[in-house]
Amino acid sequence: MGGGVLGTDRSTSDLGRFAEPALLILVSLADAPKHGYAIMTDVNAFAASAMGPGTLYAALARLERRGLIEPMGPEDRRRPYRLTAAGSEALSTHLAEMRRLVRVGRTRLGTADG
Amino acid sequence: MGGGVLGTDRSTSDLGRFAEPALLILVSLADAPKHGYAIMTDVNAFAASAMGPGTLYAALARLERRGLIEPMGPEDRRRPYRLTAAGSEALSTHLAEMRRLVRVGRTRLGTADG
DNA sequence: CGCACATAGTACGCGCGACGATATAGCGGG
DNA sequence: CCCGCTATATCGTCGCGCGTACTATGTGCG
Repeated sequence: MGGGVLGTDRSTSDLGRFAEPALLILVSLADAPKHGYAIMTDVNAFAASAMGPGTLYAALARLERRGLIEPMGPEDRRRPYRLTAAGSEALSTHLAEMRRLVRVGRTRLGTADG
Repeated sequence: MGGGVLGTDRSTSDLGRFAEPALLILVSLADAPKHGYAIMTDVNAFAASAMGPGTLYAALARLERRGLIEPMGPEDRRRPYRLTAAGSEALSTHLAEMRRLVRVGRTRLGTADG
């Protein structure tokens, strides 16, 4: 989407912008504080879609601006971030909502066993 | 976000674009075919955040263009849509991914019991 | 020694898409 | 008769996702 100069042909079974980088970052930091690059590799490990630096660092800046994450002392070339209390609260709230939504969806699809 | 002319002040504990209208629409249609307005009221019932007409009809058009939903015969003033095979497949794929993500997140947060 | 590659972050621009607002129109109630 | 509800469409704006390119340093290799 968006991305780059080319016309982003996007295959059929794609819901559009679906990556939700902010959420993925919060999940990554829920484990332990990490710097940007580590977040990127971590996310690319547990999420299907890869997240480039443009997406990552922009999202980090927004999350910091909103007080959901905060920078720790710069360490060598790294700039580690940690979740704030507001951040982990926001994450758990959203995870709960997602969980409910997934249940509704699976029930309606008949995917849920039972 | 974006929305409107005003400066979108957005409260602190908000992950940004998080509404994912496309997903909510697919979940709504997973139950049974519905026309736009019915989708809107349905979504506003099972999702926390309300979805206005601008968001709804634009998202419907994109979903149709991508072949995830298809229009049925116009009925009175209503234009009902139903999920296509591709649509329900895409939905179930994304629900599965969300489910996995929620599990990872809850485990990392220590929210999960066990 | 120079080249490729991983690590780490910055800078930038394009355009998709979320969202509020607003227009249109039929219909039932007070 | 106008108001509010149903129902859909369209416009303008701007947030932000994302690819890409670039800087900079450390490491292994032929």
